[in-house]
Amino acid sequence: MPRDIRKTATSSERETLDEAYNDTAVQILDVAQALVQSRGYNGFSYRDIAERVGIQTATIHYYFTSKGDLAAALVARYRKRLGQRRDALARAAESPRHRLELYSSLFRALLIDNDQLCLGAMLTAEAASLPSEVVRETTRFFDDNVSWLADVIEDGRRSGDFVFADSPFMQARILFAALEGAMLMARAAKDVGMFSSIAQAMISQLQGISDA
Amino acid sequence: MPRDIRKTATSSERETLDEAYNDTAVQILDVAQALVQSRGYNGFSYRDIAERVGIQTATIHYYFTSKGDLAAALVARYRKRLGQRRDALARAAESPRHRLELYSSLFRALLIDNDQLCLGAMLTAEAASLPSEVVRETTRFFDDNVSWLADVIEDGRRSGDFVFADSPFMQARILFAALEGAMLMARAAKDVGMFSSIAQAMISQLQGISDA
DNA sequence: GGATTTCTATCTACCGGTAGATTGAAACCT
DNA sequence: AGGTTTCAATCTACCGGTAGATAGAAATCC
Repeated sequence: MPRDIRKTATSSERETLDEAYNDTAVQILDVAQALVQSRGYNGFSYRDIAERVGIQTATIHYYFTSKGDLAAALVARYRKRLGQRRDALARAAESPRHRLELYSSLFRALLIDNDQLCLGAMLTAEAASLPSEVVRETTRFFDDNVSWLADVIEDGRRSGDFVFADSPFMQARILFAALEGAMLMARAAKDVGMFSSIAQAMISQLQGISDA
Repeated sequence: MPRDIRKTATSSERETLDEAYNDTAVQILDVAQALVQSRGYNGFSYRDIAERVGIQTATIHYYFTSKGDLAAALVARYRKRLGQRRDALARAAESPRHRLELYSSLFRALLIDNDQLCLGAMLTAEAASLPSEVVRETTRFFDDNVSWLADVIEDGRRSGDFVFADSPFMQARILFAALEGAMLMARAAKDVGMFSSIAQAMISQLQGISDA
């Protein structure tokens, strides 16, 4: 049983993110996440993970008692990690618009790297066959993102960069919905440009209709 | 083997849609579709279908040789059916805006009735573990919808109802992406209002920024 | 410091259950 | 009677999960 898992030696970003996991556990999480994002929760087995990591399926159970546990750990980590990236990118960008562009490029990178979708979108689609614990964590993930976007958008309005009707929160929901939907469409069309152009147009629209 | 399947006695809408299927086959398709839209392709089994329809799993194989065949038939029917509904609603609505509202209410109905997502979105998410035949049909489904939306939006621009930058096609992609994403978010939030408000805002935005 | 004990991480072997699929016979229809 | 449809029985492959053993590192004892 995984009583009190301690880390051995991980580096840089991982250091702070996966502090509670040792190297094997991290590898399991990495592989599992890639599998969920490309095939969905019900689209892979413990065997798939074991083969890729080079361990036996029983070893996975040592770290994550059930598949639901594994999924829950996955979303928790994803949420945390994306939060850190949002913070980093907020510091790096000089304008609200630039912040939104960098943010959308996080999602674009998923598509480009491995034809993957957002973990949250994937698990929400399969919500009906998932442990409620996973579903709850997924909902929090959406809330996180919309809140952050609403803040950025409100900043943009204050600074005069953005002009729009409705509330910043509503605009945030709209933008996030469009990004998630655009990822689906880009995967269906096998064309990352589909995502990029939609993302760009959405951000442009925030600045008012006059400019293209 | 299902050589030449003929219908026995179906009614109204089904008559034209499922002309190639008899009653059992239609029931299989209906149940399977509901299952895909709530749990995903990999989230249900032949047993699930058989139990609900009241038949044996072997009977499903009689009509659809493989699970992939079943899924392909599902998307083909979905595509056809949604096409008919779009046509019907285009005749019923007096304005482009109204047409878009009725169109979005088709998706809202899915959420309300059974917490279901769009079949196309579901299958696209799981694309990596699906027969290529199914993926192809799903791509066509997206194209159908975007084309139709682009036509409606262009009509709206011509009549002066809509004002926007970019092309009608781009606006159609944006709107469709937002609708698909909004369905995901609404399911995650367990709040159909989340979908409705996003849909409404998207349609309003087409009319220019001045009005809320 | 050396022997003993405990703990960590992993393995092999296996569990009951279920997946999609096949076959061949029975039932049904007309 | 002959085609159509359904079923019961069965298959092979795999699912997630568990049991028990083991090697090696760490902690404890004397």
